Amino acid sequence: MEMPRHQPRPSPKRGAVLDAAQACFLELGYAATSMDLVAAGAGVSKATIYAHFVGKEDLFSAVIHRRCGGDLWAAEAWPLEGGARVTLAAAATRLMELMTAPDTLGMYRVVIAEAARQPDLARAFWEAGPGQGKARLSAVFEELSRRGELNAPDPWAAADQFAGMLRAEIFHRTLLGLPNPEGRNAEATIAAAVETILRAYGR
Amino acid sequence: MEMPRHQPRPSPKRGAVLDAAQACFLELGYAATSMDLVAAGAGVSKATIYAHFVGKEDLFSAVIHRRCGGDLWAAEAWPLEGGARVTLAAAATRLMELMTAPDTLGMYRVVIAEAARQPDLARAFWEAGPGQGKARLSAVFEELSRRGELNAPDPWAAADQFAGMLRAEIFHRTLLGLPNPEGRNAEATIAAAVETILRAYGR
DNA sequence: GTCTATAAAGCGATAGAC
DNA sequence: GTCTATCGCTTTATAGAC
Repeated sequence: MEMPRHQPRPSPKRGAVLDAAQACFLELGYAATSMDLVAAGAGVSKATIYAHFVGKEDLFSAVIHRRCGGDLWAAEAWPLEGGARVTLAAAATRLMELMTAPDTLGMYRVVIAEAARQPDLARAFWEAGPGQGKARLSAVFEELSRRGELNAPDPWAAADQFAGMLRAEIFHRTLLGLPNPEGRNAEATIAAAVETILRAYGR
Repeated sequence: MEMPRHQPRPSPKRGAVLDAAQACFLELGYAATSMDLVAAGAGVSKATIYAHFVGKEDLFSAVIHRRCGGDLWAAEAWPLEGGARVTLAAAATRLMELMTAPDTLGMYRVVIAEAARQPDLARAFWEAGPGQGKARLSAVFEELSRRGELNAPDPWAAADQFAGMLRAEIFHRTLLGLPNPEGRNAEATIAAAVETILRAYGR
């Protein structure tokens, strides 16, 4: 059963508030973002914010849901032609770009921090972001198996491993604001992950 | 060069403050933790906290360093005997337990949230936590290669992939407070990761 | 709906007695 | 070192005019 959702007409001021709030929340985090800052960023008064949103939590929730409402990580077609090596490398590159985009990292940070207090936000984020990515990747493995390029009886598990190898140390260090380990980079991580998958699931 | 580190004598009140602060920070996050709350939790007055710590940031830093200072993730001997399959499975099980312990997850959440504002904490956390785990795991791969059980010319990369596969969807969903995907669990993830490593790097 | 001005509360940090 | 009491500031949220 779906809630009516109180669909608010998109007013220009409301949009400006949401834009400013998103910029603040993703860069500074929830707590460090003040309503004054959002008001200044949007070029409106604080009272205007409260005319559109119940309070700070509601504003935060609206920002996350708007950003996660659609298909955060995918929309465009994923590569499904060519051999396994080429296809996997292309998918990995795309996934890596999405994961390490500043907005995505900001979203990760703020949602992880606030997940305990607003669990529905965590779900919305996962389903719009990483969940979509995983679904696309599973489809890639399924198709490659169907075509006989790979032998992956459990496409979900194979995609999970592939995504996990991409999201390993380099990603976690980036999430923490730390530099890459010496002599390591994303390209090498992608290449190594592709080779490992091919050795484990290749024909 | 090591700093003198201003080693403070462990007074009972000081310990109580650190314990209470850790509980608050890991459960509520940095911003939502107030000095009043810590004082109440420790059964002391706020002034006592300020007698031992410069301020809130210093208290937070002390909590993180104390929790990470020792050998959060390692100390005890890691399995280095037996075949590759057994050794890897044991290491993975140990790693998974450490990663998904409530305290570890709380630490992850709070450090990720505060990393932008206190970069030295992120570094301290990484080096005492995940970094230790990675180092131990690299040593395992190195030893297995040396003994001819595996063929992993780049132990760091292999360990990175192994850890990444363990820290895949299930771990990230746990970090976000979401339940496991249907029909999936940590044991199966471990088993699958071991098999993939053996196929990719086995003799 | 939007503004200016202000209320009400919570916060980190300190003063001063003991 | 530890306490009680309080300062000064920031924050969320609201009143009331337009």
